[in-house]
Amino acid sequence: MASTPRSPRKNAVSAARPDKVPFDADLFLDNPALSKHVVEFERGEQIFSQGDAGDSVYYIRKGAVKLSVVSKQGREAVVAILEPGDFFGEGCLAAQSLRLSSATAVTAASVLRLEKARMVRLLRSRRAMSERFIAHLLTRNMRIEEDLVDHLFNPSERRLARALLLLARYGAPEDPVRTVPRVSQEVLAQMVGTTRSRVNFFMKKFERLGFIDYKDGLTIRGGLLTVVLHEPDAD
Amino acid sequence: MASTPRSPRKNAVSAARPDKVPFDADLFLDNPALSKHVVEFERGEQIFSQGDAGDSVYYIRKGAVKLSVVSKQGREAVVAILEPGDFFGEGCLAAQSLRLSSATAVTAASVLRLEKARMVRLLRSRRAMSERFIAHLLTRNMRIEEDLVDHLFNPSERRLARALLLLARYGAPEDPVRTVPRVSQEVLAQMVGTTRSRVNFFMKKFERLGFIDYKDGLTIRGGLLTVVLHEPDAD
DNA sequence: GGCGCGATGTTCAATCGAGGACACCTGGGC
DNA sequence: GCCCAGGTGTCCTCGATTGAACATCGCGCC
Repeated sequence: MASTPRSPRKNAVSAARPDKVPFDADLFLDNPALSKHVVEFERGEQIFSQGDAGDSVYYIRKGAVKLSVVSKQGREAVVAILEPGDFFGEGCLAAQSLRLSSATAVTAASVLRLEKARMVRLLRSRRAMSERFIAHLLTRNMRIEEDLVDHLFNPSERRLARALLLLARYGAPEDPVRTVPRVSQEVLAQMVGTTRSRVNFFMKKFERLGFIDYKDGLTIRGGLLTVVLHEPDAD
Repeated sequence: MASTPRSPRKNAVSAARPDKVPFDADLFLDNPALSKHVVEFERGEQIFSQGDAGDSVYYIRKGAVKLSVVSKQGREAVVAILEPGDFFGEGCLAAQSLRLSSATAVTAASVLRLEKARMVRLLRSRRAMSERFIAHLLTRNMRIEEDLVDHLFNPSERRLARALLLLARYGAPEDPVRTVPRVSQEVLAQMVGTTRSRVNFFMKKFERLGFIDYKDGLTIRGGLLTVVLHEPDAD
């Protein structure tokens, strides 16, 4: 009947963040006094997995963390890539006790792990804390909403372009040209929400057009790539 | 070059909400003292438009409000449908001063309009307020994230089924069968993120299968429709 | 009753994107 | 140097969706 046979695909969403709330380095959370709550992760290490029971909120001090979701069919999607100053795992503050996504360190990372109760206390006692948290949530909301809209309106080529741009801007200034660590096409596909073969196709195209450059690492000419976003169709 | 010719389509996203933070009717915002900030809207009336300069946050007391986005090509997407107890327009609290979506009353609605400054003050002075707001943001986050994942993993048929289910549960109990006001296929298409012809196709199918019923209004047999969600493939 | 109009059924050709399959590189171990 | 594993460059097919067009229908209004 309703069965639309679908086979394993690797799927996914967003990339890095666009503009973010100014990162006040002196937020209470960066205070060394909290060092006993710091947990270190190596590149690739899992911080928590989808389905785990979880009752802690995390705060990134250093490194990058990726949130991903796996469908019952084993398709995987990257829901977000977070950086220092971001929180994650906040879901446990609201109802649900099960993590609905997995968190993985994308680079070596140093995160603060705050038990739900402590987090709640912090939110109550430190005004700066709750304001910061609200700011974080607002930014996140915007970002996710953008991703959603992106998916509704844009074809995969444009989405890939956007993902690359966001990646490039990743925690850094807006240089028109930027070189990033290098991400496998597989992962790009998961972020963009399409298949690797599709990504490969467009990457080559972008390369041919001089929008990107595979010279050790990946060089992104934001200035040019942006064209793809504003061209015929669009967001 | 990159041009993927696309013509106007009506596109969109989510529906009503799944489970929400318990609605404490006595939240300060429901206090009659704030009545001077109440604004009434008729069904279909615009509360604000995408692109407007806006510096107020809204809080719904009665009725339902829809948030939608229009692409440069004129495609439209419904990003969320909100109900009493929800906030919207919070974007202005963070950076941006321009509204990135339009808000429209879906039914006659009574909303509280709080100027940014006042909202900030409230968040600071009333603990219950900030906690409630955080709760709201968390719920919203979850919801949007779900929508996003839904789009990444599910084909339109399943998305439509989900949208209908959410619509049915809309602010109400979990009756296995529920009749809702009636939404045009056009709007459904905008919520699901596909075309009307597709929606029509599946609606008929669902009807044929007895999952829904077009008897004045729209009757949704959640119990049955849920099957579509958990069937072969899935979220 | 007749008209207009928005919402609905229905169809259809054209296209986009998913999924797979392969061969090819390249950097590491060994 | 040899072999393996993971990441890439390509191709090709098939099914899902789109976008348009058209015939109906249901209703309110004149």
